[in-house]
Amino acid sequence: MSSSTEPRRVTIHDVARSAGVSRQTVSRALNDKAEIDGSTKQRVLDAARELGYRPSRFARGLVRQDTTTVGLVVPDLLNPFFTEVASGALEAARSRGWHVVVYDTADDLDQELATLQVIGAQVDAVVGYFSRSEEDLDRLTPGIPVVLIGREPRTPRFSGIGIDGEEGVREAISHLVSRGHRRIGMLDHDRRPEPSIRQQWFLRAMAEHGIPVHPGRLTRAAQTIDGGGAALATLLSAHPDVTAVFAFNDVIAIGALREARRFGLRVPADLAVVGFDGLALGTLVEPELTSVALDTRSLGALAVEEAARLVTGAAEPGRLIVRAALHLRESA
Amino acid sequence: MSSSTEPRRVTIHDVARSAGVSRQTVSRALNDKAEIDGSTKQRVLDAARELGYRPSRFARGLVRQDTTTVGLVVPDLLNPFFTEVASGALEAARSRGWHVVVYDTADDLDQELATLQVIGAQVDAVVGYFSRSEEDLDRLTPGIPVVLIGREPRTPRFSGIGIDGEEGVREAISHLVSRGHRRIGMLDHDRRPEPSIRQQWFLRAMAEHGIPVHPGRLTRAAQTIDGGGAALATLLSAHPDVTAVFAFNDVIAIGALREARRFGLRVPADLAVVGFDGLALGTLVEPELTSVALDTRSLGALAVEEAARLVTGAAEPGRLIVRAALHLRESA
DNA sequence: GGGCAGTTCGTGAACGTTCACGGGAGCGTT
DNA sequence: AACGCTCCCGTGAACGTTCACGAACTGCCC
Repeated sequence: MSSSTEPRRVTIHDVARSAGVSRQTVSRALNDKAEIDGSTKQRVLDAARELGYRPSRFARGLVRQDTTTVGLVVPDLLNPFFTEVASGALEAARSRGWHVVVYDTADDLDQELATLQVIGAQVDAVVGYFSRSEEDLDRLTPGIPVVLIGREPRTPRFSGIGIDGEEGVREAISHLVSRGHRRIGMLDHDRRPEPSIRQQWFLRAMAEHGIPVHPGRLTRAAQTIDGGGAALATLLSAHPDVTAVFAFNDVIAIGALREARRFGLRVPADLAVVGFDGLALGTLVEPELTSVALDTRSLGALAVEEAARLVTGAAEPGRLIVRAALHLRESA
Repeated sequence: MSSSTEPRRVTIHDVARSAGVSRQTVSRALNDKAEIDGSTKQRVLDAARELGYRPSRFARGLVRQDTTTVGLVVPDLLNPFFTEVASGALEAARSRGWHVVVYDTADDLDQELATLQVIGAQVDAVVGYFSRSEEDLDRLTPGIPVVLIGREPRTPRFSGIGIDGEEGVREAISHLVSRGHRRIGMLDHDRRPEPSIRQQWFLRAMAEHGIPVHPGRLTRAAQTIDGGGAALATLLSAHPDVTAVFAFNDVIAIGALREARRFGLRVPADLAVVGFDGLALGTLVEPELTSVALDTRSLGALAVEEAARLVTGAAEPGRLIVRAALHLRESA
């Protein structure tokens, strides 16, 4: 009966018995503590290696509460924007000695739900992009600090890292207008029924120049390169007179760039393109992308730092703002 | 003295006392178990919310050993190659219900060391890219399953996910030769003193065509876009007669592409460029990059699956191979 | 030889949760 | 009224580690 049972975990007791010492001595040896003789320490270490001993991170974490772990949730790690945000978050976490568990929800509401259900039991704080309502989020993350990126929380339950691109968009439109553009379209995102705040900035900036915007020049695009291309094709087929487009983000803009090339349009001569985000990727395409840029990496870093403030109880949930500014390159 | 002491953690006991029940009943309420009355369950839930109770993941993990966590180590998450690998690893982990802790070592040996030192206490298995010797790795990850990606382990201590690009490179060179190219250069990496295995594949393929390769046509490049550009500039200044280049990877190749453009060279008419990896990024540049492609995402996925085999004890450390094949696009 | 300091080691307790088991209350059946 | 069943709920133990404390031993000095 005792012959071949479950391969039970090898514990600190086993090592102690094997080395002929007590738990505490084993603990001392493994953690480089004082109050232990050199030879016994070596004996314990040998025994541990011999048995393949590996301390339980749960038991250890239970008694000494040092390590903190933050969960980072992104809709799509392959989207370079989120990659940059993640990179910033990782760096900020590292400098704090924090660990980061990353979850890619594949832009899927169900997977986001599944993630939220399991994440609570794994991390000390949550940071990232969510599509669900604040009520849902609150219900699914009981008591855990949550920092929403790129989204202004309505309740003081959450912290938020917001983006203020109004001035940057104004710069961009002013630039386009100064170059003689008047028929300017926009490729908005298509994730929500209502228009994005960036579209509002766009319309406001256009209004300041007294330029009316035909509603048909506002198109929606899926947040992929292909989506941007398809949206530009739609826009141009309905409004061939457009001479410039402002895109919801760089990914869409780059798709538009590629589609314009396939159309035989020269950029920026025939069509000017302005993106949003200022991704590093924008400098790799031909022509290089003009964009209302923000510091994407600090977006992730700020989120982690805000999370740190929340877990230490140093502050109540608050709002931080990252400003965007026009980065002029070749495409406009 | 008891007025304002440490903000001691609120435990399941506190909730139990507040709700007038026992620990076990609280546990039942929180974990949606049976054997509990609806009204008391609600009362417990209210009390828990009231007190801001949050179960300790350590205590929970200690008693029921279900959750597994794998550590993913990459040199640079902003490098799209590693992003794709990470994405594949995340997906494989998700389908297993595993959690992934991501570490970016910033291509720095010291940070890699620091990561290895803390990672052992945090994860059940380690997967990723390492620069240190196998002896160092073994010493720093006592008893933990480790899967090395893109590197063939020499000892049976580690599993490895290797890359076999020999046939793919042969295809690429055959293609170039069939297009009349004979003076072909290579932009190798510069991370190690010795030439890469990909360079050996390159030389072997060239030899099969009976084409000698002038050693000066083998240049080294830093693994960035700029590094690729600089390396091409070096190569061309010394050997302006080169008509085609094979790059260690796509990042370097894309840098070369951009540099060629700046030189006023038309690609592929004046200079053909072939990369390695087959990144999605390669289809965004102009002209689209021809590359010896491999399934980068499955690289990460396979690593996680191998890790799963190791932690369950279902298998000894082994070697898996991912094959690369030529993806013909515009740049060659 | 007693006192004292320093070094090395072991024992109970604690961390916070879940599991296994047992027990009481309520209700229906015979 | 005794029995059995179902539904709730609580108590001891266990998970594996570290912390606080005390004890044993050694060597030294007076």
